[in-house]
Amino acid sequence: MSVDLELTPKQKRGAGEPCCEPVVYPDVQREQAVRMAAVAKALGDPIRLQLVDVLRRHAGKVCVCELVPLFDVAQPTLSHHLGALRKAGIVDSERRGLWAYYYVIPDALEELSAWLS
Amino acid sequence: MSVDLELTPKQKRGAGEPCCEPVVYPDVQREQAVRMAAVAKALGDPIRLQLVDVLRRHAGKVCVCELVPLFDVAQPTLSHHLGALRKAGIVDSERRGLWAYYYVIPDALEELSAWLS
DNA sequence: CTATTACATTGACAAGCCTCACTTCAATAG
DNA sequence: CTATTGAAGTGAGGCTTGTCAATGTAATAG
Repeated sequence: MSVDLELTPKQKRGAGEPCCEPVVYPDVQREQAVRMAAVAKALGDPIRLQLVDVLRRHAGKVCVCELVPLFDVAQPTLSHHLGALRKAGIVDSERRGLWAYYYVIPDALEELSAWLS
Repeated sequence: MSVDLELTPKQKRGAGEPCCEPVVYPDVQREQAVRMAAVAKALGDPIRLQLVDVLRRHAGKVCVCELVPLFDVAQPTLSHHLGALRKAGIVDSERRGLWAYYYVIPDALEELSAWLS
């Protein structure tokens, strides 16, 4: 579990002095981090992550009532999770008559995916 | 914001019958989803995401005291976030004397990254 | 030893989240 | 029309988070 590190030695400072020279890596991506964190947060639940997984392969082919039996939660809870994914801009839905068809918005995961690579 | 969907038409069922034939995509990856969701959850905060970003490029070169001024939170809060990342298995730390050096655990993000691609 | 720095931990509080029971709305079957 | 079903919304519970102030621990400088 250990990793070979090139440690940069530090020295203790006198009274009142700051700890060390900050390795300033400024908020080159403050807003980017906020966007990606919001997506990651939405994926931070097993049910929502599996929902996205199913929807990526079945866009437009599944209605919510087909998703319910896949999980051990009640329908309102699933609806809540789908709402969270929609709010995060990861999925959207289209209503046809009685049924609502969910699909993953293309490119919604791209920024996070690129950063992780 | 719309997507061309191939909708599979549904029909309403009679009383007592289930809504539709479930497109069974069973928990081929129940535990996998739990693992990936835990990682995503840990990244679901802008500060933690930026921490990982900095640590990926500065493994072993930054102590905590250098990280604190990069964010608008107090030191205990940052310590808390680092603890959350460590608990999620994304980072680990090595202590040398007075300083703690954090680094991203290799492959910690790989499963999630692969799934997102 | 004493003072100071670096970091972790604890406790407390507000805010947010997950879940369900209940309600509301739309649409179809009969 | 009425009854029934799929789906979304609302509200309340209980748990988890994010944050800070205060405290604790370890190590170093003098």
